[in-house]
Formats: sequence, structure tokens, C-alpha cells
Amino acid sequence: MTIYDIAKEAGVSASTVSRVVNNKSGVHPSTKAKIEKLLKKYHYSPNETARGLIKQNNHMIGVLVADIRNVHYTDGAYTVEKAFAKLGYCCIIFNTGSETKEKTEYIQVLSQRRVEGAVMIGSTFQTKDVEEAIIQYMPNTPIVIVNGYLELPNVYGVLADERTGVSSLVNLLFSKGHRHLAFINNCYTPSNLLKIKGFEEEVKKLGVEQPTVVYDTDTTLEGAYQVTKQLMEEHPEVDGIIYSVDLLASGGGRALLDMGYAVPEQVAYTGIDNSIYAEFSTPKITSLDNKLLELSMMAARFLVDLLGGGKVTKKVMVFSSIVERETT
Amino acid sequence: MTIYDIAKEAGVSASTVSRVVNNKSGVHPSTKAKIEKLLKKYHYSPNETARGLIKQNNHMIGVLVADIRNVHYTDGAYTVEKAFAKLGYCCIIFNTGSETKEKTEYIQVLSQRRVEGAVMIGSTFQTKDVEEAIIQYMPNTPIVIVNGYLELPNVYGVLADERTGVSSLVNLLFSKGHRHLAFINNCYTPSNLLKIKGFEEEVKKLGVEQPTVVYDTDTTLEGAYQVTKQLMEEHPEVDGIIYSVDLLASGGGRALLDMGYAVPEQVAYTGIDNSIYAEFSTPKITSLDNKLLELSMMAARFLVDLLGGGKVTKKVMVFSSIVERETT
DNA sequence: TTGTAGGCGTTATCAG
DNA sequence: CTGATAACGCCTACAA
Repeated sequence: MTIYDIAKEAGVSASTVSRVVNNKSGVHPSTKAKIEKLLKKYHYSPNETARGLIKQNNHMIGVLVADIRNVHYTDGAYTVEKAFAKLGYCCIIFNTGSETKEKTEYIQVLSQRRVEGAVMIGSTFQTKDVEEAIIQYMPNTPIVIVNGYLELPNVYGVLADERTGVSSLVNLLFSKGHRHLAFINNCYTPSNLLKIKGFEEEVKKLGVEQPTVVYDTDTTLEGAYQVTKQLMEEHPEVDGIIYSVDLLASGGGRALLDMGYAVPEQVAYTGIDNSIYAEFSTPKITSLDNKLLELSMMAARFLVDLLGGGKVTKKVMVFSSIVERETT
Repeated sequence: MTIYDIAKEAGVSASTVSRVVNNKSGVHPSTKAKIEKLLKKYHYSPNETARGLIKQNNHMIGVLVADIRNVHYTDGAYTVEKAFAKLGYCCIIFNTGSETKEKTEYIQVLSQRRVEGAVMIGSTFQTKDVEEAIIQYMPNTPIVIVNGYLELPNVYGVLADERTGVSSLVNLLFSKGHRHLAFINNCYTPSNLLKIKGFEEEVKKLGVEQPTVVYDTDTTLEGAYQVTKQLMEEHPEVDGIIYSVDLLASGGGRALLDMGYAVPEQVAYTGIDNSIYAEFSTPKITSLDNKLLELSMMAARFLVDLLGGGKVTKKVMVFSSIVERETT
């Protein structure tokens, strides 16, 4: 059902129908009524594709996320979608995975779709390859990165201060008498690298001579469980652990319990993200709230402002805070 | 950068450029090379909007979900997105919330966007209003509902047999000596109504005379905690609880522990969904695996087949199974 | 092998 | 107040 079909049946021209559809003034009430009746009768809805072609806008924004199943990415995607839906935009969401190649491919896809703006969720998008893809394919599309930034005229960043956040976690553990700290990491995203940097710097600053211990694992409960066991066997002196994300802390915490450690007296540990995992686990996990939710809300607002032609800060940082629970 | 810009610079017509862009045969190698060079130089990417207009397809599918932050919906959305991205489709995702009005509005939006197909995730879409909206706005668009169904020519359903699933949960509790069962429900979706029906039927079948107890709460840890306390105070004889979703079981389980009940000896309980909550909680929760992941995968495959012009079963059911853990 | 013309469904600009 | 007409960017006969 097109505007022409309606026009023919109403005995008017397409332009008149268009005027009615768009609520423009200057249509005779009687013709207007006649047309509206037909519109309703056929449940006419304008073809946004055609509209977009002539209006040079499609009210679509792209959302890139490594994997929406990660809780904080889920929240981010939700926040962004909700914010834009309210404004009549729709979000096309892609799970890029962690591979560089896929990320750049999806950037290309977004450019073909001519999205008006994009949000990339996660520091994993703060890479050279993404930067180049943006330069090539979307040099003029406003892009906001959640917890990341690229030095490009059309890219904006809202960041968490995870480096100092982790420093404060170290301080917390230290203040409770824990001196032999370890860090368990899941992957080397820019965000996690900052966390490790914050960890190592603060440990050094506090004057602990012992070399810092950093272990790797994949992002699973089981992986965290195993690597924690391994850590405690190889470094029995460790009495405080910072996990790069809550999920690891949950899995690792179980290992500590199974090994018979008293938590938090003998070994204390923390997660990062202050996600539902921290709240759900037993014992409930002390976690660094890096405000990822606020970050996404801010990102959405930034992009909305940019699309509205407003000026926006290129780069902001949101301060994190510790939520203490039962593991410290 | 349009096909015309390229054509002008190459000294050819737009159609020739179009042929090269679409890899059609019958272009002289030298002109082809010349054009390809320009294409690369300007990082030309075809405007999908314009393409969609003439090809009468935009390779977009709509995904409706009440709230993507619910874990199984997240998984569903992920599965669907991944399946379609592989085929060059993009997914526009909307969080509809639970209000009827919003659901029908988003159906209208999808129709304006002229999506080629849609997936609705959750039994909450199995309502009269959604049905009418589909009839009005998308009577010819293939739609697959995950865990729901509507009797419409263009609607397909992949369902979980939660009714018999819950019956088997009742049987499990019964077989372990629990006779006084209660059901704690979060909201009255078609899916949950089936669960309650399965619960009540099976209790009756097993010859328990005592009236069945069904309590309500909102979908939060805290709500489940409170309502479980209330339940045990008002019905101290209860020794088995089925929670409509794992999240409730997690919150309720903590209440039972706090009240000093031995789990599962004194009181046993189960969740439904076999989600990460069941695995995370302490004790780990026995849960009904209603195969929501398979459901989404199947839904995606169905829709892919439909878009490819294939025939697909209108309605299938996937059998659920119990995953026993520490609470039974 | 290449170009021309028409059309996809809308909107915008002019005339009338 | 209304109707042609030309665009938007692309694709596809058909003609050359």
C-alpha cells in the first residue's frame, strides 16, 4: 500500500496524501477527512526506506558490542536502545566478537546502512584497526565509545577511571592487613591493561617489595576456579586477590572456599564491575563499581546531542567507587 | 559519494559503475579496473537504503523482546542476531517492556521499517492485542515467536513444554518425600500460566489433598526473599517450592537458609530456566532446563528458511529436562 | 561492452 | 488548496 494507491482511491494526487500523512497544513478539511479514512482503512504506514532516501536520514543508529551476553554490555545496549527508541530512532545491534577483522567488517556494514551515529560498547574498540576502519568508512559519523576513546574528530569517549579504581582496591586490601596481592585477568583489553597498571603501580607505591603476581584465565567460572587453585598452590603466601571482572571473582571465590581458606580473614578478594554476579555470589563479593551504566547513559545522551547538532565534550571520565560486601 | 560521482570521474555512465559494484559480467576489464580503483580510492560503499527501495528488500529483521536484560532473552537476542548477521541481515532490536500498548507500537514501527521478518522473544507476545497488531500492520511478514504462538497464517511458534516440565519437577520433589508443595510466581505470562497449570494438575494427580499454594512476587531477589518468608510463616508445613524462574529461587533460597531450614532435607526447591543464576547460587539450584537457547536457535533457523521461501512447521515443541543440583 | 530511460515510495518546490 | 515534476541513490531492461 503506497501513497499512490491511496491517492488514486481518494481521487487526489499523491502530494495531497503526503501532506495529510505528514500533518501539513493547507489541506481542505473534507479532503483531509476522506484521505484519513482511507489511511486508516488500509492501515497505511509510510515506507521509511523511501523517506530516508529523500530526507537523507534513516533514523538508525548502530550499536557495536563484543558480546551482548556479558552483563554490563547487556545493560549498555539496553540503555542505548531505550534512549534512542524514545526519539524515534532504531538501533541495529551487532555482536562483533573479539576479533579485529569482524569489528572492522561491521563498521563497514554500518557505513553501508548509513547509520546516523554509532555507539561502541567496551574498551575493546579502542584499537588501531578500529580507528582506521572509522577513518575509511565512517569519517563523518558521530561515534561514542563507552569506556574507550580514539583521537578522531568524530569520535567521543566516556571512560571509567579503572586505573585509580583498582588502586583504591589495592588500598582497601592493604588497609585490612593483606600484603601479598595477586591479580587475575581474563583478557588484555585496553581496560584490563589499565586495571593491571593501577594494580602494579599501587602495590609498588605502598612499598611491597614482593613482585606482583598476575595470572590469566578465560572468562568462565571454571577457568577462574582452576587458575585460583593454581595461584594458591604456586603462591601460598597470597592473601588478597583482585579479579578483573566479577564473574572470575565468583568462580575463584568458590575455589578458595573449597581449599578451606577463611574469607575474608585469610584471603580477601574483590571483583570489578559491581555486576549482578557480585550480588548473587556467596559470599557476596566486594566490587569496584565502575559506573558502566552511567557510562552508557552518558554515551546515549552524548550521541543524541551530537545528532541534534549540539557540541559535546570529546572525552569525559566517570569516577568509580568501591562497594564493600563480604569478601573484604 | 554516489555511483554518479564515481561515474563522472571515470568518464563512464552510472550503470557501468553499478555493474562493477555488483560484480556483473560484461564490463571491459580495463574500464572495470579503472572503476574499481576509484571505488577503493573513495571507499565507496553502496547506499543500502536506495538499494532496498528498488530491490524491495532491506535485509533487516526486527527483534522484539520485553527486556533484553533478562538472561534468557539476552541469549535469545544474541542467537538471533548472530544467525542473521552471517547472512547479511541486520537486526533492529526493541525492548518493548511488558505494556501491551508499547508492544503494538513497536510492531507498527517494524512495519514502517519494512522489516523482512520478525522474531518475538517470550510468551508475553502471545496476546490478543499483539495478534491484532500483526493482522493490521504485518499481515504478510513472517514472524516467529519464541515460546509462544498465535493462530495466524504468517506466525510460527517454537515452544517449550513447560507444563509437563513443571509436572516432572513436582514428581521429583514428590519422589524425594516432599508432600506440601508451593509455587512462587513472578508474573502472569502465558508461559507462567502453563507452569502453574502443570503444577496444580500434577499435585492433584499425585493425590495430595491439601490445596495448592501459589504466591506472587515481582522479579527481584528481594521480592522472592520476602515472599518466601511470608510463605513459610503462613504455611509452615510447606517442604517443597517451585519458583517460576531461577532468579526467584536464588532470592528465596537465601530466605530459607536465613530462617534456618536445612536444604534440601527440610525444604527442597527448584527454579526454572536453568540459567546462570541456578549455577551461581549457593546452594546451586536444581532447575528445569526449558531449552530456551535451542528455542532461539530454532526460531532463527525457521525465519531464515521462511525468508528463503522454504516451508516450515507452524508450531513445534521442544522437550525440557531437569538439571539436578543441590537444592533437591 | 556501454549508455539511456524508467522506476522503487517519498518529499519538496513550484505553478496553478 | 491542489497537482505536476523533479529529486534521493540505485538497479535493470532495453537499446545502441
